[in-house]
Amino acid sequence: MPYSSEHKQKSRDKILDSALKLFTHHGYDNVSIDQLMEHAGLTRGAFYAHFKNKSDIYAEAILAALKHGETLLAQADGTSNQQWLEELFLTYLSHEHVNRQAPSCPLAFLATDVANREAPARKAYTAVYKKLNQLIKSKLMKDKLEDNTSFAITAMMIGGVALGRALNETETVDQVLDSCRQTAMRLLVESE
Amino acid sequence: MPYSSEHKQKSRDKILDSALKLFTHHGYDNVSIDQLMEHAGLTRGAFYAHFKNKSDIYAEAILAALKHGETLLAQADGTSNQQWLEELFLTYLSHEHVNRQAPSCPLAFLATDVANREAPARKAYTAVYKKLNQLIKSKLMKDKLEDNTSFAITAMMIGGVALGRALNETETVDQVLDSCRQTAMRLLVESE
DNA sequence: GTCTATAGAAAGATAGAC
DNA sequence: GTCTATCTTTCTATAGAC
Repeated sequence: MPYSSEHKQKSRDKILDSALKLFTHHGYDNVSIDQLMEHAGLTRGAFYAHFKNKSDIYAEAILAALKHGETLLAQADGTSNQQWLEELFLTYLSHEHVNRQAPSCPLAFLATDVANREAPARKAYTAVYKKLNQLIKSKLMKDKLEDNTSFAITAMMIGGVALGRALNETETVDQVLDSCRQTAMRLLVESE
Repeated sequence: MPYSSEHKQKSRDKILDSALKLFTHHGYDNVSIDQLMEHAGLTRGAFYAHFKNKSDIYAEAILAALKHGETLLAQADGTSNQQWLEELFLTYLSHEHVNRQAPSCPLAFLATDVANREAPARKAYTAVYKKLNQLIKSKLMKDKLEDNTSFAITAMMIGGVALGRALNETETVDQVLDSCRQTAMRLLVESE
């Protein structure tokens, strides 16, 4: 038994990490299994010992983004809800995020990519989205639980970052990100 | 001269119409030139008499969406700015739009698709975006010209529809569309 | 200008050695 | 489990007839 089961798990995790990063940055069709495995430090043939096919790992990779939600929450230690949300808006709706100098959110980077794929990928995307939305909703208010503003806020965050990547003019990207940040904060205050 | 120049123009327009529709609905990589030409009622070989390559027609097709902006404006005849905007929000952030029962907006359907493509496509996308944004901004206010809310509103519209297509749960899609519509209207009132 | 036929490249998936 | 070699399909783009 030359390969331990922990070794297999470690390989699988490496491949998944590479998949999340590459798929998020380039989209499903622009990443080949060759590239994926090379990025993970392995070769093409080994892929199929871990995943059924390309479609399969795409959904798995998106699902792997769920763990970043935990990280987000963990950073909320000493801060108030309001502070945490403002910090999130600043980080998410930033040039660093758009220009991939920070960990990228598949919700914003893959919004229309996922729409053209099968159920498993969309199911995974939905799970990640609900996690983000619920996270924001929980910080948004304590009493007005019937309010649905969190959906509009997440749509604006995702739309703003997606636009930031699609647009070709730095000045317009600035305006979009600024406006989304300001409006998100405004909605925060006004929904209190 | 068996083929008139009007005939060529007509063919080109047919191909462009097909391209806008198919690319918008399926994305760049999921549409082949074969499918494109078949949809336009022609065959593969004729394509290159009209366009340099696939990348070329993608940018052209997006640019062709500019003319729909004119149509939008034309429908603004008897209505007030406020009415026109509310009508736009209802139409844009609707299930019919998300489910492709109405003409689809490439801004929402191709947001992340375009981000992975070259400059010409992103330039075309930027032009269409600025058109929509400017249209909304012109209806939004008469005096507060320094206000930038229109960027956040368009980001929310595009993000909301993109999410509507990506998500796999009808109930969540409902919530996203509802919330975006309500919030857009709220921003309308509050920015007066 | 439009057609059919085809060249050439890319990529998903499998087979078999180690 | 991971590797290299290869089968197979798909698709962009070109060539040449009409």
